[in-house]
Amino acid sequence: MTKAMRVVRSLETVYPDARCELNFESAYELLIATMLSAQSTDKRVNIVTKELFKEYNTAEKMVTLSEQELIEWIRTIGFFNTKAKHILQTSHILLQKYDGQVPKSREELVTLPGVGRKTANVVLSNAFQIPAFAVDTHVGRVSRRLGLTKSEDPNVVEKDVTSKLPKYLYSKAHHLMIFHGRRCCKAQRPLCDECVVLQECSYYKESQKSKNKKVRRKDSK
DNA sequence: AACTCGGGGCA
DNA sequence: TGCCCAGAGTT
Repeated sequence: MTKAMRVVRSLETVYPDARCELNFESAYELLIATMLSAQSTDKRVNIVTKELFKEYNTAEKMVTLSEQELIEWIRTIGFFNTKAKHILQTSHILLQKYDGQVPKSREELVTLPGVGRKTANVVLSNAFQIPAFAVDTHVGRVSRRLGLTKSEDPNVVEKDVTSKLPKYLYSKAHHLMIFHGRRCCKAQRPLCDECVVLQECSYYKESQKSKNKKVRRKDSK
């Protein structure tokens, strides 16, 4: 049993319902919702997509919207200008190259405008049940504090953590670390008193060691 | 590696 | 007011 597996087992007891919090009913809906969620919150994305997907829940329907019309739909979400453009471009490509379907490989997904490493992995694991470990700011920070990686590069973090996990735990580990990062292992003022993986945490050990010195700010930005 | 895009929520 | 939010693209 690796350290990463022990972490998953412990976090599971605290966040038994950890899961993707975006509302979706198809791979296309999840793809669009995930694109919208970048640097935003799932709660706000769900408010927008609840209405948007009633009319525009496929690539074919989405491209009937003009860029300005789509911007009006998503105006309450940050980066709406770029996101509207990317959503329409991606929808056109889906129609031209993939018969309107969402491709099921990371290589194909990341070629779509507005789809990066993280979005691709979220779609693969949550829409297609393909093992994938998506690294966002929370997952990266939690992984580094626990000592599962030392890298700031999300690609390296992904490699380091997945090398210590069986594939069937990739998605679960991803969701558990996000929940933990948001509710306990926060960027500022982490709630170490309430943490169930404190024994595994190199960040905590360091902060104890240098209690009278300046606490490391590397992961507190 | 370091920018830029960006409105809304919250202290 | 200032800081943060389940990132991606460009230089």
